[in-house]
Amino acid sequence: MELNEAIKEIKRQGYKTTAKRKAMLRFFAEADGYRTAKDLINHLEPAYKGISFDTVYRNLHLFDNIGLMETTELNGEKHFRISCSHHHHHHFICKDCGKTKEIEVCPMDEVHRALDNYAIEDHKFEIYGICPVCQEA
Amino acid sequence: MELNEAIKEIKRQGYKTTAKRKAMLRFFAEADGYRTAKDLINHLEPAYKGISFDTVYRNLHLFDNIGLMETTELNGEKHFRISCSHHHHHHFICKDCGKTKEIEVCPMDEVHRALDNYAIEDHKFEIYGICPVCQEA
DNA sequence: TTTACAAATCGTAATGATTACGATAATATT
DNA sequence: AATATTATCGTAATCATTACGATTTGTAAA
Repeated sequence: MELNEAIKEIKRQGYKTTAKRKAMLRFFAEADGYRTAKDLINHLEPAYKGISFDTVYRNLHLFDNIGLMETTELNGEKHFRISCSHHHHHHFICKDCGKTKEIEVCPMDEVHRALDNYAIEDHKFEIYGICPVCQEA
Repeated sequence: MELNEAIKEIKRQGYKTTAKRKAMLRFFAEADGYRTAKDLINHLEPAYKGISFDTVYRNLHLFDNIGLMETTELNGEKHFRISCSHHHHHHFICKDCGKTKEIEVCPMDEVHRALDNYAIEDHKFEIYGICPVCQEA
């Protein structure tokens, strides 16, 4: 998702487009991968020293609620990334740099067939490892 | 995995087979699904009142380390279940009761083909929903 | 079956991520 | 510019998990 698209969406939904919110979204737009709340705080700290946990977490949840974010949990910490495309897909996630690569493979058709009487609500398919760039280093 | 098998493995690896450890493994063997540390503590409390967090968490990690447990993270909490069969598989997890059903579907062959230069180390494929039993209730 | 020692457990405090809150500041609309 | 609403601050509370010194207990050898 484009940074400008995300900022417009905030406004469109009646929320205020503050400098901090724009800076947060810019961080994720440039990261192009999963980042933690702490990563975000560290990034914002120089420009907005003393930024409150409340601000950071409240906005992360806001972004998530209005569909600007994808989230996952790695090692007991929530990770966030800006929503990418709108079609269904999954991710390879690099354990070193957190960057992601879209995977088109999704076996849910097959799973639905295998789970006849089960009410399937959601699923998670993630691949972890080291991306080509990090393998170099 | 059978309860007795798990207990034997503890002894085989040189760890002591205490009453608490057996009770813990029995809890998971009977649960046949994912449970939290808190679930375990609540279950043990009547018989072993005042049981220490240290004991619970240390043993959960021990069980995990020697391959008696499978773990996953749901809603920010670690969940544990006794290892089931030895062949590769994934799980449907019921959001109500935590019980699991094995899924034989695994699309990793296809993924390997799609991620040529990526060093794949691990993957997670989980399906969430409501099991047939919980749909009744 | 006692002894001895390593391992396990207890009771509790510390940690780390996240959530919550009353007071203050900033944004958008009129 | 005034006003009402929303956002942010500073900080405390919460929740799961980890850690630690003191004590107890299983195990295997005497």
